[in-house]
Amino acid sequence: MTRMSVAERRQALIAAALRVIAREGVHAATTRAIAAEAEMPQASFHYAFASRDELMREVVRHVVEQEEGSILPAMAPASAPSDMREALRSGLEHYFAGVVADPDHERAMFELSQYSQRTPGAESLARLQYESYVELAVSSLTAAAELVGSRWTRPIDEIARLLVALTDGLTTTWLATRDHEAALRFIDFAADAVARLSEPSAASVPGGIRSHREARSGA
Amino acid sequence: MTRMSVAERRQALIAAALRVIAREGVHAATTRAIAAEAEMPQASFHYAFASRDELMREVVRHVVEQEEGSILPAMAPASAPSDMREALRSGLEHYFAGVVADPDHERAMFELSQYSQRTPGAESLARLQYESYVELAVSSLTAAAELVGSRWTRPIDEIARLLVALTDGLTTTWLATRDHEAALRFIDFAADAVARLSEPSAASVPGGIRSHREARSGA
DNA sequence: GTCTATAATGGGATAGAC
DNA sequence: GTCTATCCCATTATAGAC
Repeated sequence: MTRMSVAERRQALIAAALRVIAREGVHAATTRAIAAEAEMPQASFHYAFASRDELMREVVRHVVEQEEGSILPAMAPASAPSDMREALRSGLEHYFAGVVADPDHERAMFELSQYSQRTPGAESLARLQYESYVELAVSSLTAAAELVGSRWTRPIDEIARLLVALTDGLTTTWLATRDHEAALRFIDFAADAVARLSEPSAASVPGGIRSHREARSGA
Repeated sequence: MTRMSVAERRQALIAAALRVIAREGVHAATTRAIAAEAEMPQASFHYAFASRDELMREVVRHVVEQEEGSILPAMAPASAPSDMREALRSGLEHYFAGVVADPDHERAMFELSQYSQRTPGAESLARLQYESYVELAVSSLTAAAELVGSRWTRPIDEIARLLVALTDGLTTTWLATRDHEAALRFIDFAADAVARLSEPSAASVPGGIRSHREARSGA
């Protein structure tokens, strides 16, 4: 363990903390447990971080950067989807497969968000976490529109926020119930609903196909 | 404090625990803090409950029963809604107003759900909590259908689970971001999407959406 | 600089006086 | 039966040896 820079130690501890949180929850992520996970003496913890709170803040910042870094080919499946509904369904199924493959990771994300919300001065981190989800959703939605030759009938940012709330509901519900059937039905439902906010981008736009929003505001 | 039955003490401690959890979170709900909130000596805690874990289980059971007991006139606003989309929007807005009025309570519900999921042997409580939400959604959806004279085109239980996931996503997202605009847009979106799973129940009209026959068959 | 050893705090649970 | 006083453990953080 000798000769390890402070920066390296910090990274190692952050990674270890994330593993402990995923495995046993935020409340079990004590400085002892984290240091043990990183195979360091407990005292090394305070050599790298001033306090447990400082580490936790860095863990949240780390997952945000991680999310931003993941390009997420969620909306671009190998087999080119025929229409937007299919593209969204495929993307959501891809996302959901990731949740099922590593439920602990998703739970950790929620716990960290809650931790931020509860910690005075860290509320902005919870917002930041969501903004990174929104950015990711914007990318995916943009890619999907290009892929199937559609355009969105509402500001992309607004639709992205809807999508984030939808995946959030999908995830929390499945984590609590583990009901796969219900999750797949929700994906179908969500894909269909979001797809209605798009329309063919090519020249011809039939007058009869107006989005519900335009129909409403025009009424 | 003298002459208080064990049952009464338990109820008082459960109520106090719920207040502490809402105000400061599950991690702050220590036996000391709870007893202080209930204005009892700390030792009285163990006179009523064998352990902190036993209390927590009872707290979860209590909120489930509480949810089940609330009749929730969410889907029956004073002014009769014209159609299902309006009825759902109104109901969701009513629900959301409740969240905004007491965010701490909603956060407490999520934290308790997570606590159950993390506690070995208590996973079933998390499921129970969700089942009570589903039951509530079934009631609301049934009432709404009767109110506007529609019927659901999918099993009511399935639609209820969709609705629960939608409100879940709405709530978690708003709690993290406090973005009211986005929440209202989501409500609009969700109401529209769910309303599509219903159809007029009186007159079956092939293909079309509106019928000349306004008259509901005398029921 | 790195670790062992320990101080200081706060927690759950209980013994024993009344 | 009820509460005071206390035990014992786990935790964060640090002091001091090497």
